[in-house]
Amino acid sequence: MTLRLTNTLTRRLEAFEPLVPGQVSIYCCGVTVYDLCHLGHARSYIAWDVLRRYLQWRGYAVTFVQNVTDIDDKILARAATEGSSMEAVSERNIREFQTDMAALGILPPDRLPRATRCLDGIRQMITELEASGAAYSADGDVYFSVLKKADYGKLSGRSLEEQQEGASGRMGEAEEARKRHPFDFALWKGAKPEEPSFPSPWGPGRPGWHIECSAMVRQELGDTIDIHLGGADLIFPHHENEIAQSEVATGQALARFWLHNGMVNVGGEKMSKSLGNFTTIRALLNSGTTPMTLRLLVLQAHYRKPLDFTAAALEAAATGWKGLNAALLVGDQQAAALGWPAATATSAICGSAQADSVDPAAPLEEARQRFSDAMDDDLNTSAALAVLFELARPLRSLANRLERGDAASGADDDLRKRWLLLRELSAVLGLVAELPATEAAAPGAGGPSEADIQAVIEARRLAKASKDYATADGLRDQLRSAGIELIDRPTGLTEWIRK
RNA sequence: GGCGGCAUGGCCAAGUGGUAAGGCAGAGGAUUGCAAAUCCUUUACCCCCAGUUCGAAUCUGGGUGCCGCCUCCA
Repeated sequence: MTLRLTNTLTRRLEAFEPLVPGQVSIYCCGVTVYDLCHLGHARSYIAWDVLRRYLQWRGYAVTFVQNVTDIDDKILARAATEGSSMEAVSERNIREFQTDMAALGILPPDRLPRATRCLDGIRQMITELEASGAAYSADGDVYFSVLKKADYGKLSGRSLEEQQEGASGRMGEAEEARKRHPFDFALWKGAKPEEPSFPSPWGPGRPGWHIECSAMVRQELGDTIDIHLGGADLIFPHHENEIAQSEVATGQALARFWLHNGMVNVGGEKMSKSLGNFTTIRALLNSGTTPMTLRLLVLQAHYRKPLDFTAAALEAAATGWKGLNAALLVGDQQAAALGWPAATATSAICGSAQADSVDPAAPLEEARQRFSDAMDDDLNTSAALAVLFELARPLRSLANRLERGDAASGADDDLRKRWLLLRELSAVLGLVAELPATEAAAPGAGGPSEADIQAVIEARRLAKASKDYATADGLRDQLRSAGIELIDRPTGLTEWIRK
C-alpha cells in the first residue's frame, strides 16, 4: 500500500510520491520565540515527528527543515518588558524550545534556520517580487499585491471578492490606508524609532512574517518541496501568503503537499496565549506527566482533528502508557529470566530499531502490516496504537506470570519476536520505554527518605510475620499518607513507589 | 456574513456500504492475611428526519449542536 495524505491544497486524500524518488523534503513552520512552547506546539511537532519517523521507517531519506522566527513584535515587546534585547529573548527561548522538544523525544530538525540569518534571501525575494510588479512600496513598507496572483486563495479556499467585506475594518487604519487591497500584506516593514532594524533597499526595517518562510524554503530546500507542515491556524493568511510570494517569485509550485494539524482545545476552545488557557510543555512535564504520556495522548487522536486537553484524558493516557511501557520493558527487565539476549532500553530509539526487526515470514507480519496500513491511511495513529496494544497484551501477561514465578509457559522465541516488533513499531511513533523513575530523583520536598521507608517496611514485615495485621496495616497507612504506596510481591519482597 | 471541519458506549477514540478496533473508567474473576499493584474475562439501538440500496455509523438531501479560520497564533 502507498502512503496517502490529506492535502489541504486539494482537500483530498492523495497518494504520496516524492519529487525525487527515495528522498523527501519537508518544511515545518516553527515557533516565534518570545515565550515557552505550550501543548499546542507539542501536539503539532509530535505529529510531524511521527510523519518524519514513519517516512524514514519506510526507507525514505528525509530532509526536515524547521524555521525559527526570531524577529517579531512580541519578541520586541518581551524584550522591552524585561529590559533586555531582542537577541537575548530569542536566544533564550530557542534553547528552551530545543530543551522541550528533546524532552518529548522529537527528533531535532536537520536545519533550524532563523529569520535574522536569512536576510539576504529575504531581500532578494522581495527585490524579485518588486521587479515582477507584485510588490509595491508605501511609506517605507513594502507590500505584496494579492491581485497579482491570479489563484490567490487556493489553499484556504476563499476568493478575494467574497472575503473583502469581512476583512475590512480589522486592521490598523494607518496600515489599511497604505494598502491597495485589504488582503495585501507586508513583505518589509519600515523601522519605527528605537526598534532594531536591518538595512535594505527600501530603508531600514525588518521582514514581514510570511516572507521568511518563503525565503528559507528556497534557501534550504529549493523552489518546490514535497511537504509543507503547520497548524491549521496557519492556513490563512500565513500559508496562503507564502504560496503567493514564492510562486510569483519562482514560477514554481511551492509545495506539493500541505499538511495541517488540528488545534488543542481546552473546554472546547482553542488553546492560545490570548485566551490564557494554555499549559506550557515545561509546566506539564514538571507536574509529573512523562513525555511518553503526552505523546500517547496526542497520538490517540487523529492529527487533523481537534484534541481536547483535560485532566481525565491525561490520566487515561498515563495509565495507558504505563501498560505499554511495561510490555516494552519486559525484555530488558526479565531478559535473564527469559533467557533472551540482553538489550538496552534505549537501543530501540528511532531508526536503529529496524536493524533488529523480525523475520518477515513470522505470523507477526500480519500485525506489522496492519500497523503499516493504518499509518499509510493518512497517519492513522489511533489505529496503529491499537496494533501496539494488541502486541503488548501477551507480553504484559508474560510479565505477570514471571512475577508469579511461573515463567516456563510461553517464554519462547515467538514472544521475543513479538517484543522486538513492539519495540520497533513503537519507535516509529517515537514511543520509547521509560525506565521507572529513580528514587533519587523523586524525593524533593518533604517526603520520607529511602532509609526511613525501608525501616517502616521492615517493621511491617515483622508485624506481618507475627500476624499482627493491625500494626502492619497501620504502618502501611502511615506511609500512604506520606505519599508512599507499598506493593507486596509474591516473592515476599515489598516494593514501594512515590505517588 | 464568507470558507472549512466535527457529531460513535460513562469518558477518549478508530472505523467511509455487509450487522461496531483500541485506550481509560466500571463490573466479575485470579492473586493477596486484607489491600495495592498486576494479569484474565466482560460492557454500543453509531445526534435527528427523509431518501438511495438486498443491505448504511459509513452514500444523498434537510435539520440540530459544537469547533476552527477570515487579526498574531502550532
